[in-house]
Amino acid sequence: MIETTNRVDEMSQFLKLLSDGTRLEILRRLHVREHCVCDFVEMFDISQPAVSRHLKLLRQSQIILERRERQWIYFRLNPDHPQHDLLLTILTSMEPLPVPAPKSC
Amino acid sequence: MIETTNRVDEMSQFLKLLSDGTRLEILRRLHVREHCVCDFVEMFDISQPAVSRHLKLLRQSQIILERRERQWIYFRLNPDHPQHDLLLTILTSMEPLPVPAPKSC
DNA sequence: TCTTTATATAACGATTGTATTATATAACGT
DNA sequence: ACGTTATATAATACAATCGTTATATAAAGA
Repeated sequence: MIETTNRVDEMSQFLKLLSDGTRLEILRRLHVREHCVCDFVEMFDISQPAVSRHLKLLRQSQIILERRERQWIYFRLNPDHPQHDLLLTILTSMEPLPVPAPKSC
Repeated sequence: MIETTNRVDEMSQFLKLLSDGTRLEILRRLHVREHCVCDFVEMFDISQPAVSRHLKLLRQSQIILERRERQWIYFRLNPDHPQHDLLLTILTSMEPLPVPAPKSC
């Protein structure tokens, strides 16, 4: 019996992070532009702590980066993530986002 | 609040199937050649029913196809699956498999 | 027909993932 | 200093996932 190699483990871990609809939608939006937490809170029908937790998972794995500006924390994709190219392939293989929404908070 | 679109749901469902190390390793092997269930049973350190269950999930989603030959059931990748190209991109973005193992059962 | 081999299904338990509510922290504006 | 807004964390509940063992089915061979 083989033990699953690190390479496979890394990939499956990465894909697990993308395998949640909310996180995938978050990443899709971040592919377009930076967003703050509150953008996502009003975008999804889940609580603010739930959004915060999703963002934490993505941030901990370095898929996204954050910067604070005044009272907001803005997130963006991390172009230096080892799987960044694959992420873009996945994101662009979905339908493009409907409409560029104007910023609100 | 937006509801996550079908497209995102489909993709996240697909990625969920790939986000398990055992299933990813199975797909990696099927990318090389057909395998029967018993190949995987001796390959992994999990029970035969566990292997069978992973294969069922992949088959139900049409990612893999099966054919019966005598007492064996052989699985292969489904080249007509909507996400087949993406699957190949993911598989080839991992390290290639070490050694072509000889068939055993 | 009986045994063996290959595979699938059922029942169940442990672990993990994702939501909620309540509460804490940090920055801003008055 | 205080209230408001933006975000994070803790505690908890529930659902999904993945393993196991026990058992069923299907084909092969004696």
